[in-house]
Amino acid sequence: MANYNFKLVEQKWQKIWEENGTFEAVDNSEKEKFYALVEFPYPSGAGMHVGHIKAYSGLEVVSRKRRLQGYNVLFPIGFDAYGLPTENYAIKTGIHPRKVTDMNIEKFTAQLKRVGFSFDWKRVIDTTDENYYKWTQWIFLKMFEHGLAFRDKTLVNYCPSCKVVLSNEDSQGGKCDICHSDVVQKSKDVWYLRITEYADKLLEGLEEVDYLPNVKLQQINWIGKSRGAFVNFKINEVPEELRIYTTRPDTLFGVTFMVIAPEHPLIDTYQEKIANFSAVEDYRKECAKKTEFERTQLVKDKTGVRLEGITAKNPVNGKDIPVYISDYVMMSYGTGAIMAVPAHDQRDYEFAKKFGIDIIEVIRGGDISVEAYTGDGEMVNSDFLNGYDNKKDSIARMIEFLKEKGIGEEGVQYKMKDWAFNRQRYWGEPIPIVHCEHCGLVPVPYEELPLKLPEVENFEPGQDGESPLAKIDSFVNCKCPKCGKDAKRETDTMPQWAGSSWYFLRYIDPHNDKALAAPEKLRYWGAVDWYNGGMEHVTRHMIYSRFWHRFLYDIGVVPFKEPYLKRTAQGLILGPDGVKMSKSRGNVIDPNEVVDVYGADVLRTYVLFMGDYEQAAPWSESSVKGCKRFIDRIWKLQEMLTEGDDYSKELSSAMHKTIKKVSEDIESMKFNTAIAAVMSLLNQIYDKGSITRAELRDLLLIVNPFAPHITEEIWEAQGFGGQLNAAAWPSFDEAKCVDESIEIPVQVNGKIRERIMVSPTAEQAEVLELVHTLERIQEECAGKTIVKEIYVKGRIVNIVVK
RNA sequence: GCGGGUAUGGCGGAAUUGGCAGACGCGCCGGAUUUAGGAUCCGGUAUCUUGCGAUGUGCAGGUUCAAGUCCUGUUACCCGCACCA
Repeated sequence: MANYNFKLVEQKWQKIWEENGTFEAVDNSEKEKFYALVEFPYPSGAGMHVGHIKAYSGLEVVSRKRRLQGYNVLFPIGFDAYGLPTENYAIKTGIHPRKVTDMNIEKFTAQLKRVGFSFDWKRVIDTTDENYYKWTQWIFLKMFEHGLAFRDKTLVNYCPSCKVVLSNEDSQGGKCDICHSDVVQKSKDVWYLRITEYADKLLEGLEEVDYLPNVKLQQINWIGKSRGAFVNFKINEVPEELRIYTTRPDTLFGVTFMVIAPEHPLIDTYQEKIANFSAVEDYRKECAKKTEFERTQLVKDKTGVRLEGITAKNPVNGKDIPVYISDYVMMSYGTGAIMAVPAHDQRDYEFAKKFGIDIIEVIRGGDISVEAYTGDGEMVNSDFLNGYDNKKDSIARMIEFLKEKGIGEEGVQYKMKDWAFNRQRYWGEPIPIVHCEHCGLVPVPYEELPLKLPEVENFEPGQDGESPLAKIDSFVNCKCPKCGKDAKRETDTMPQWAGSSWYFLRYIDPHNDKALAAPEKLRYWGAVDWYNGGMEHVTRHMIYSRFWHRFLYDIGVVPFKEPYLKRTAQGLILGPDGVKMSKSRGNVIDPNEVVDVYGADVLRTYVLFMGDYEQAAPWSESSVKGCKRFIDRIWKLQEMLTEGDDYSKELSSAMHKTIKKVSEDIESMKFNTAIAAVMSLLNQIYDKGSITRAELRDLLLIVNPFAPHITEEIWEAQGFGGQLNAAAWPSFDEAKCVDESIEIPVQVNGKIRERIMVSPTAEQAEVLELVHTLERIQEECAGKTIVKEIYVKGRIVNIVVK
């Protein structure tokens, strides 16, 4: 038999699938639906990465299996094409981003098709297509209408190199996510989306979805809900009260000072009351110079300045306490002011030690001469709380007390902040708002959407973070849609997260020009049944899109609450050197080359076989060859084919077991062991030297999701009828998975001394009887008392002797 | 600091959830085939030991007839978040 020519075969089937629309999803079919979603790629100039292949291969296998099982599968793909790399490339080369994007999408499409992914190519979306971003703008306007999109002047994270305002998410660690230069703080008028209003809904929604536990946890931590209390402290010298947030109202009797953030407005309001205002000013200037990074990352000595001339009163015991400013308190969390309890908070403790402030123990259990005690225990020095357990009763009693006296109340805080929703860049969705001197912020009328991105020559951002759009007079100058007078357009564009926040909805009805998707199609397809992607997207992208989706649900646009019913994540593919792939290290594997040399089926099989799907694993060229051998061995099965519409006696249980194993492992994403099971079966077939038609047929079916090309080819060559993709996934019989007799070990005192063949259904008495006839066991037991005899059915015998 | 994860042969990794540790693959060794190389096929391959046997899942204890798996303590590495009051 001729060697397997993967090049011809793979091309042949890819063409057939495309021409026949084999994998196109059917709207409103009678079949049960299954919506599988993978994170759509950013079409970069570098082309696809093997990481993309692994990310898509998981649900690709699940989707192909589900189709064979009779589901109507929606497995779409698209392109998240707005973003800085394309724009930067355009600036460098002078080629328009539209052109760059189209070229890259073409490249990605060709690569994806070469791998044989069973995407529905009729539903491809491109976030930069005006028919798509029309609806991104539409959702934005709906949010504006409902007060969820607003403008505010605040300090923003600003990247001086990229000249853009960054969200907190994009500037983690004080470094720009894109160019990694230091982020500085800058005051600017920016757009925000009020995601904090949805914090609780986003938390509650997690209860009804099936995400990996660590995915849920990361989202919970990201939202960062904490419960505590707001307490108002009187300031002796001025009428205004100082409001703080604390999670530990039980420790109020231990408050010996207060700290406010350097940016706290109280300082300016009452500067004439502050005796040492110039020293305070100096300290504030010093803090402003520090980047967010220095302020949060380089945690060393506590610094601060006391506000001379200002004292606060502890509301529970009336004691006067000093007020300091220090940069360990952030304006952006809570109220920008804290009550300091040095005995029970390490930061306050360090500050108190440095400034010589009293430390009063209110919870017993630690040694406050050494460090703050943050554990639980009995309350002391706390008046009406004395003797209570701080954890059990004190917090509730204190909150009760605060409410009664009108000095405070229960409160909730979130770490999550509102979403800074704009970029001063060209290659993004224009924000459809008009600034009118008379009417204020006026939305572009819905019927005028899409507000198209104008053609420009020069994509360089303006100085001071001005969008390139600001230079286009024909775009900027317009009439106010409300009063008709001269007005100016918003020139900022949306951040890259915008388009990806609702793309899964567009796949359901990608060509609709009346709505983002038709209601009946939304009802039929419903939520994404299974979403797979990278761990790096489980907070930002997923939280943003859950927020958008929940908003659309609340205003009645979509009929289901949560967008993703199940979420899994694949592990990274590391370079052959065991380190994350990067151009600079030169350890990047190009999937194209793998397809050229070994074929798509080998690439697909390898990325799933290389290790646990959810775990990182290094690339190994020689292991790829192992998968090549596996594929070739499947081809050669045809040489040992014998007639037979049944499984052979010898292979029957192996066939049933393998079908069971592969069926189950695919569902739990244990692709590596599924493939291993097929390899094992293959070894058994080779040992035997023959395979019946029935065996080959079912083997082809279970291998098909992994290696679709070769299995279709053999299916056709051996005349199993029609195309494999129209056949049905084989079933297995639990009863037939069992061997007639199995070998089990016999232990004496936990050490294996013999092995016996028994029927898997044999009872303990029967097995033990057999065991005692064994010479070796008799020797081991001779002269000793049998204490205990254990038989675990089908597993092991252990005899305990003394 | 807080949260999460990982640790098993020369390598990637399995292990029915407490029941034969090392499935499957790679690599390596030997054999067959081949003019040769490659490819392919067959056999072997945790460690120590000539053998009997003993040891072995980061480390130290414990529970159990039985522990990679459970409990206590501990170390290293990876990933998040990070002065969140």
